[in-house]
Amino acid sequence: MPELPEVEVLVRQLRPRLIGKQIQSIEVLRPRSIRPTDPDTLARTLRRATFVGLERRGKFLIFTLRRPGRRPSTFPLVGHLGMTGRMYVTPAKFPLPKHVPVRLGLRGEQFLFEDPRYFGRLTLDLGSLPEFGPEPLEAAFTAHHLKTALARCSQAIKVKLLDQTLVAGIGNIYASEALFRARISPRTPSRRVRPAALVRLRDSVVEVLEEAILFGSTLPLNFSGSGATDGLFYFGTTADSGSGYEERLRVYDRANQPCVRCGRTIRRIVQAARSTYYCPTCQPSG
DNA sequence: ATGGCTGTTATCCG
DNA sequence: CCGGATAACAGCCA
Repeated sequence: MPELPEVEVLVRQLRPRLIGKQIQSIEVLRPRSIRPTDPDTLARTLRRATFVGLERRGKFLIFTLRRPGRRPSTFPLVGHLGMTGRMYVTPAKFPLPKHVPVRLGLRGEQFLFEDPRYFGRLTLDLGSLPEFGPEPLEAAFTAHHLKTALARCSQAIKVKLLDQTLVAGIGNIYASEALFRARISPRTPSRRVRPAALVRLRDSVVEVLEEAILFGSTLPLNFSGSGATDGLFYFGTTADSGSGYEERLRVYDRANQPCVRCGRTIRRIVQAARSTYYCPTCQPSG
């Protein structure tokens, strides 16, 4: 569920369920998922620690824990969901799902990190945090920043949007969506994107992410189960309104369907081994 | 059922 | 350094 909006919604859901809770037990079922921390170190460090904070940085989750009587009293735990990671709190007796790299026992509850593809991570190692560009929903993310950062970059703008050092948190879906709204061809070399288009791009990125967070916030997400609303809200539909998320995505996964703006056919291309969707008419190359 | 697709990103090449 | 390809892994869909 990994782009910025999904992580933001998760963090908001998790915060009230974790803050103040003490970790009683630690089980690492999949050591690779906590690398480079080793299971013994994780267990020693987390036992009897209490969650005191949770923040999002790009697509990363930064948990803060406190251990009284030890120094430093407060320390971070870094999480990333990869492609299929989920995190949730359930009653302690909840049956353990199939792919759970880490289980943290709380009092009467458990915190589960489930991750079928094991691309995600939960680690004590801060070196796992990459260099980050500005947060797209904060003031530092401006058209001017894009202009400066892209001035000498020949890489296609779609590919560059996935670069977390340019701006933190955009993934494959919202990259296509933002470019569609800004009417910029995904193939445009970054340095060739006009200043006016960069202004539209900045605005489109903010809009797309904010709308997604807003939408995700309205969903009764069931993080402890499976199904359309289990936290993967890209394609889920709201039970009541009938306004599904699919309708909110204007180009992503819509190859060969009519463009919602002009009616011509949406195309799928592959850039840097990832699918890109766009409307050749609304997002012309020239 | 086999093969091709998938939300991420580290790492290894040229 | 830059950019492209691949690997890490499992599930789902046609």
